[in-house]
Amino acid sequence: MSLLARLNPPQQNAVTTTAGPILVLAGPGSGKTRVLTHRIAYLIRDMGVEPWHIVAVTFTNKAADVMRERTEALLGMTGSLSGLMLGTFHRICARLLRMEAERIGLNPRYVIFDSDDQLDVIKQALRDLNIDEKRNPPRAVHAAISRAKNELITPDRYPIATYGDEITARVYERYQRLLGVSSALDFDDLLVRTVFMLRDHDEIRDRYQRRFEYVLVDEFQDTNTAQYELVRLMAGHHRNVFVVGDEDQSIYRFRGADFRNVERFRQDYPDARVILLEQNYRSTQTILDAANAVIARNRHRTAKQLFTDRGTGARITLYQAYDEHDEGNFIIDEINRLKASGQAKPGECALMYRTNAQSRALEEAFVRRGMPYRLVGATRFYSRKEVKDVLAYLRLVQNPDDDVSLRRIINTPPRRIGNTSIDRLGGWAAGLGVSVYQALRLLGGDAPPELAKTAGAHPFTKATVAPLLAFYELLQNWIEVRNTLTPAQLIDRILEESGYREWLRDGTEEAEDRWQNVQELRTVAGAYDEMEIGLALDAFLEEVALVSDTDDLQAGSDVPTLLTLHAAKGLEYPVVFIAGLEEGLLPHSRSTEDPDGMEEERRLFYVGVTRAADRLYLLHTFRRGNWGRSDFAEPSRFLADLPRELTGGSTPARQAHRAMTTWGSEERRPTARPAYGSSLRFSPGQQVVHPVFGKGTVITSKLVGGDEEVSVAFSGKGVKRLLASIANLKAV
DNA sequence: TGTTTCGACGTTTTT
DNA sequence: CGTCGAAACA
Repeated sequence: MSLLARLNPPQQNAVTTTAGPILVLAGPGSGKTRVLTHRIAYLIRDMGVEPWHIVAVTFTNKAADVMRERTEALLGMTGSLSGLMLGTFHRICARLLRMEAERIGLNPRYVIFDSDDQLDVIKQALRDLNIDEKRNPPRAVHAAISRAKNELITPDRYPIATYGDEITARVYERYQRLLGVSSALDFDDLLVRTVFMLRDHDEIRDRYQRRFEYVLVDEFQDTNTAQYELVRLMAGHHRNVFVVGDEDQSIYRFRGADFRNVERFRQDYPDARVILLEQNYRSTQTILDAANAVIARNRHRTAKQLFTDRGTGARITLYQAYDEHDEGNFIIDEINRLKASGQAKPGECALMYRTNAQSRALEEAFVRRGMPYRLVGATRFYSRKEVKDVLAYLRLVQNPDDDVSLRRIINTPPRRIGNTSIDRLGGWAAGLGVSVYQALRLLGGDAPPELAKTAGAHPFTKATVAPLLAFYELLQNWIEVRNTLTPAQLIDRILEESGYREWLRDGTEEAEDRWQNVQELRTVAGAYDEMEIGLALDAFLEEVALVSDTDDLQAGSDVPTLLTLHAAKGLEYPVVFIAGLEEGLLPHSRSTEDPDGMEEERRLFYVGVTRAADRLYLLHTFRRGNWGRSDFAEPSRFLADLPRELTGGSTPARQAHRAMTTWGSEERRPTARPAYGSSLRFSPGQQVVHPVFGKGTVITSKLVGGDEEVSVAFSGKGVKRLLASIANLKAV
């Protein structure tokens, strides 16, 4: 069988041109995953390249899994890719650093700090430096530091133009020091340290540059400076670097990604072959036309013309819901209707939104209507308190210098170690320039002689020393057995001996929920039972630190998927609903002042639109509840860019706008609302009169539990929800 | 030292 | 609305 049979000419080109730098500009749905998998298979099967000599970078771990699976299928056997380095930038870096740790003076037991841990460290640094948290929000300071890291700027080189920069530079310095004491790396460090490792260590660089004969990078438009540099270094010897990207789908600017890296690639590799993939195999022409119309308004892009031979397809549906609950209900009705008419299964539907906060109301609708769904991201399992606690114990056993984990659990469950003791202990350790664990060792008389010599007397009373030493003993016992137990066994032991289980299960229902989560974590850890015991804990913790939201997206059950537009990148669904197309939400208010930010919002919308294969629904609300309050919502400016013939003849934004401005007056007409097949007495736009509230306009009307619930906007009285059977509503 | 309550505050998107 | 931190209490 030829690998090339199912590829079009440009795709074949991208697969078989193996030598030298190659840039593939791939529009949405143009088969780039197919090109990547076929290329790897081609290299191995037809070119005889050892998998060991190939490195492939994907955007999510999920994408990596898919790629491995499909490539193995092409090669016709599992395990045929052993040695292939395949994963996200972060995971690949974590692995390289683990392997080379000793050579670059890094503790091989290093832990990876997640965002919460990172914020804790920032706060600690601010406290250490006596900097006011109110005036310098930890999140903002962290963002500035992260930006610097993505640009490969070290603390000593941090450019200072303002007083704020001065502060950032000092916190940055302190932050790195604290991470160092804890033998911890944050997400950015994984990239930065790897770049510096390859840059500064000739032997290591040579070794990897020779090894990596072929370098492949997916989603290249979302690389940042550090990642770009990493690619350059990895491919430095053989120069067989193959990158795939689409400037129009660059949506991670906030993370330092810069789609101009695509342009930079062309400059840095003037001999690069450029291959365009413009044929779309996913969407109907209607959807592509909408997508083209939306993205064409961006100025910083190279124009592409996407085409498909899939035919026109269904029109795009626009719906103005009354509020976010109505939005959810409409979507559910529509999913049910598609299912009943055999047009789409629930599992083929996806519901996308800009912010995670939006999922709450939508979920509520699903729960109320008894419709199952799958939620990607949001309140993630690994951010639960109890899960983080257990992980903190494990991390501490793996790397006792991890101060963040130690502080987290030193008094959880309560062990008579209060804040004053912890602060004093921390201060003492900081004064000695060591981790809290090292300070505890000193207290227990176990410290290395050179440390014991320089340290003076400890600052504790007898009453506080005892609980500290008790905790130290506990920890010490686990450290001694860590290489004889599987991660799951270690969890069991910790849960018992720390008293955490007993403390957590206090008999309440909520506590049992939490205990379930702990048990689930234990189950996840169970996957490492078979691994060599010395490596298992490490691997487990790394896995947990680098899981991404889309990774737990297991297909299978036939239920709709709820996810953010960011999480939707790279995925496709026959039916796509995009909710919350409103000013301030999409585009988001945080981006509207900045032209580059606005272009990115538009790309985000573009990504959402192009996920749809057959049907696209665009929704916005009349009023939206934002934390507590409910405000009037203005339709997104992006809606105005959709050609009217794609949306059932009406110009959506103008119509929506008219609806907005004349709401409550007699001119109000509903936006394109598909037939509900209802026997409702009232319909949107209708004028009614109520004995108490007076004259009003119907906004929505729907069946709720057999009764008709009508939302009416009364002039001067606001919007009321009424039950038709109870309220004495009359049509005018 | 631990627990509770109140007020201020904020939210984009993610590895 | 929810989390988080500080103050107020037991």
